[in-house]
This record gives sequence, structure tokens and C-alpha cells, in this order.
Amino acid sequence: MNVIKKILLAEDDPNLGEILSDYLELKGKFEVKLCADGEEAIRIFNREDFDLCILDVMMPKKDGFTLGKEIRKVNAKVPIIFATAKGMMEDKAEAFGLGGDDYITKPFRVEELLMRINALLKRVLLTDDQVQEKLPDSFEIGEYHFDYTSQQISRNGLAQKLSTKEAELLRMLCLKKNEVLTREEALLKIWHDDNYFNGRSMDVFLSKLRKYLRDDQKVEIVNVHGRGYKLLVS
Amino acid sequence: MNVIKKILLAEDDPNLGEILSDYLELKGKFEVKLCADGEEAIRIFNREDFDLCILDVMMPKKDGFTLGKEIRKVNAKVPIIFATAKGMMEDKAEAFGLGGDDYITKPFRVEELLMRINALLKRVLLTDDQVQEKLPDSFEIGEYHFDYTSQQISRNGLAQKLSTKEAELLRMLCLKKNEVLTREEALLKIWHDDNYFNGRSMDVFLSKLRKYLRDDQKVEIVNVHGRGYKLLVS
DNA sequence: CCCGAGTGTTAAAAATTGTTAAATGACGTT
DNA sequence: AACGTCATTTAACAATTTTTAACACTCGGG
Repeated sequence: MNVIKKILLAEDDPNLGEILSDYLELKGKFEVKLCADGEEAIRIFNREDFDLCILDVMMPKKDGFTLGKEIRKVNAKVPIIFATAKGMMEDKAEAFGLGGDDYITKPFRVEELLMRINALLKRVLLTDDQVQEKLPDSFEIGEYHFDYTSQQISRNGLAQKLSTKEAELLRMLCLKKNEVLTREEALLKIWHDDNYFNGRSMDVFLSKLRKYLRDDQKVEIVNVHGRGYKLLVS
Repeated sequence: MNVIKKILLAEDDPNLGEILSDYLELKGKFEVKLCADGEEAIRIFNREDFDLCILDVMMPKKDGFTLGKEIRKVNAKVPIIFATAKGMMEDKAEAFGLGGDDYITKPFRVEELLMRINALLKRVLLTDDQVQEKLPDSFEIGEYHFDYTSQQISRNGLAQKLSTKEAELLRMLCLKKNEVLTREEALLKIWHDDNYFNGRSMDVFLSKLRKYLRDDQKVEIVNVHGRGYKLLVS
């Protein structure tokens, strides 16, 4: 690909972090985001898209493994490299599965790290095309037909254009038809940040979607108090 | 080598800069662009194509390493030579390895610099041919046929000439058919600078392209609010 | 029943985008 | 140099999208 890959680097030692960051940006032509602790890292991760994460295991506030698990909750496939002191990994390795991931023991040479990064990225690139866990982009909602990419719903041949956010939210609801879509999940995936104002903004969009869908009595977006929303088609 | 190589020289000392520039143009038969600081350098770099960069590490406004990283983000392969005072490099040098780049400690003899330039350029010349990933220059967009090099689109035998920027923008959209082309990416690649006015200029071109493509209902350029555009063919 | 947190709805404000026209710039011709 | 022509940028205004604000209502625990 001709696109620059983005790497999230969580490393609490500023010196090492700076050196690694510089090296990867200059030599590996990556765009590197450096975070000093686990909490900052998860916040940044939810705001931007990354192609790979490098997590120091020993960090203040939130250790690398916890961070890794939280990242996995939101993103199932981004490759992760854990950097850890010798001997710390053996037991954990099993636990984490390490499906698409890797680990490297400190101290390591930067060339070694770069090699592993490239290896992981290449592997993702290979499997990416085959697996193509391609989510549907077209849905049936009662009498409505919803096409996500072209951002419109239609009923009886009449089309209604949707804005980007309207389409994204409706898509997430469709992907969980009859299940609960958590407010948190929608906010993190669409707004990239779960806070009060984005929540209110989302409420407005819910209201709009309900308006679009109200011509079919059998379609309903119901609230699950304190948790989220369900798209019901009876 | 029948083409004159272009060198970007970032050096804040006007005397040294002038001497180097003159020497390289005279002795090395290069075309040299001299910049007095890092900010000027990155601006120039985004506007022109260079075969090699020589960056003084200590410069006002933006130091050589930062500049080097920014250059790497845009161009992954142009060789860089860092010029630095003795002792300053040793720690970084290790980190950066010497893969595609080089460094030289001040003070140095101009002959020494010329040697390194020629060495780097020769190395690039060797590896250059392999990369050559050729992108298509002709696209089908619904009923339209778009030829990038001849800068025209045609439908039902009727041709419509495009201006350079129109063609470049349409090409980028085609290369990402059904995916999002980020405003930022288009601006950096075509306008070489992402600012408000270039953004507005791009909007005007989007409007023109939509006009050219509006005879086929199935072709659409849809906006992804806050991100960019998708070229859709249904 | 009362209260606070959570939700529904609407409207206004702010930001972004769409479109058209005028101003500027680039370039070859005379 | 003056001119015509075309490409591009800037300006102006319209329309759309998203966010924020305001107020009403609901839920569920004390």
C-alpha cells in the first residue's frame, strides 16, 4: 500500500519512547503516536485508527496487558506487539492467545522491532484480502431498504438521503438487529469519544432516525434504559 | 544520467549555505535549493521534487531531525544526509542505523560531502527500478471512460477535456473507488498544502467533477462529513 | 411520592460543504 | 508589451450536517 501506516506506541520511559518513535518515523516511514501511559493510550486509540500497536507491559496507571485487552474489545484484528522484560512473558503468552500478535523482550535492538513490525503488517495484509470479514452494507428494515455506502433508505421506491452520521448509526443498529447496541459502543465507534455532549448529539440522531422510519409501524428503535438501543422489526 | 539531480539543502548559516550550494552546483552539477530554516524547507519540499536532501540538524524554527521525519512522512525513499556537530549524532546515529540515509559531522570538507552524495544517489539508482509500482491511468466510471494521461472523460463517444487538477482529483477518487478519499490526502498530494483556501478550491473542483459526471445517474461523488469523499458506482 | 439521572424532541448555533461568479494567474500569440 | 484564453483561486452566498442548548418527559431507587 502507498498509505503511511500508523502505529500506537505506549511506552512510559520518555527517552526510549522518543528514540523508538524517531527511529520508526524516519526509518520505517511510519506515523507514530507516542503515549506515556495506558490510560492516555486507550483514549488516543479510540480517537484514531491505527495499523499496529506496540505496548510496553510495565506502565503506570494501566499496564500493557490490560490495555491490550481493552483494545481487543474495540478492535478484534489490529496487531499488537508487547514489549516486556525477559521472563515476564512466558506465562502470559498462553493467556493472551497471541493469534495475530507478537511480543519482544527488553532490551531489544530497534532493527529487531522494525523487522517484527514489518512481518506483522505483511501478515495482516495477506490475510486481510482473504478473510474479508466484509460486513454487509445493505439492510432490510421492515418495508425499508437501507444502503449504507450510498447513504440512503428507500420505501415504495421513494428514496431518502441520509447524512454520514445518520447512516453510520443506523448501520450499527442494523448490525445488531433485535440486540442491544450499547451507547458506549456507538459513541466510541462513531464519535470516537464517549462524553456527555456526544451522547446528547447521538440522542438527536436517534430522534432523526425514528422520524425516517416511522412510516412502517413494525419498525421501532427502543431504548434500553441505561444501556442502549435495540432496533426491533416485528 | 542525463537529468540534473535536484538537492534540497537546509542550512541556517548563510555563508556556509552559499558556499555549499555554489560548490555543489559547480562541481557536482546539481541543482541546489537552499533553505534557511526547517519550515521553509518543508514548504519547498512539498512543492518540488528532489533527489536528495541535506539537512543541518541545528536550525531555527524546525530542527533537522523533525524536518527529516516530516519529509519521510511524505516521501519514503528520498535519501537524506544529516549534517551535525561532532558528538551530537552518535546516540541518534545508532538508532537510525544507516539504511537509506547518511550523516556527516561538522566541520567537513566539501569533497567529503560530494562523495557521500554520489554514493547515496548511486545506491538509490540501483534499487529504484524494482519499486516502480505502476498505477493504472485509465478508468471506467459507470458509462464514462476516464483517461488520466490524456486528461479527458468520454461517454457515448463524446469526449470532455479536463484540466490538470480536475484530472488529478478524479484519478485519486478512482483509485479509491467506493472507499473514502480523505480531504487531507487529496490536498497534500495535489495541492501540496492542507489549508483553508486550498480546501475551498478543492470544493470547487468537486463541484465541477459532479457536473461532468451527472449524466449517469449511477455515478455519484458522496461526501463523508468531516472526512472526505467517496466515488460510488452502483 | 420525590428526586436525580437518563432520554425524547425541537430549535438555534456552529461548522462544513455546494455552487456560482468574479478576480487572479499562467501561458502562448501577436 | 499587450492581448486573448484558459486554469485556478478567492469571494460570496446557499444549503446541509453536526453540535449545543433548552425544555419536557420517563425510569427506577429511596
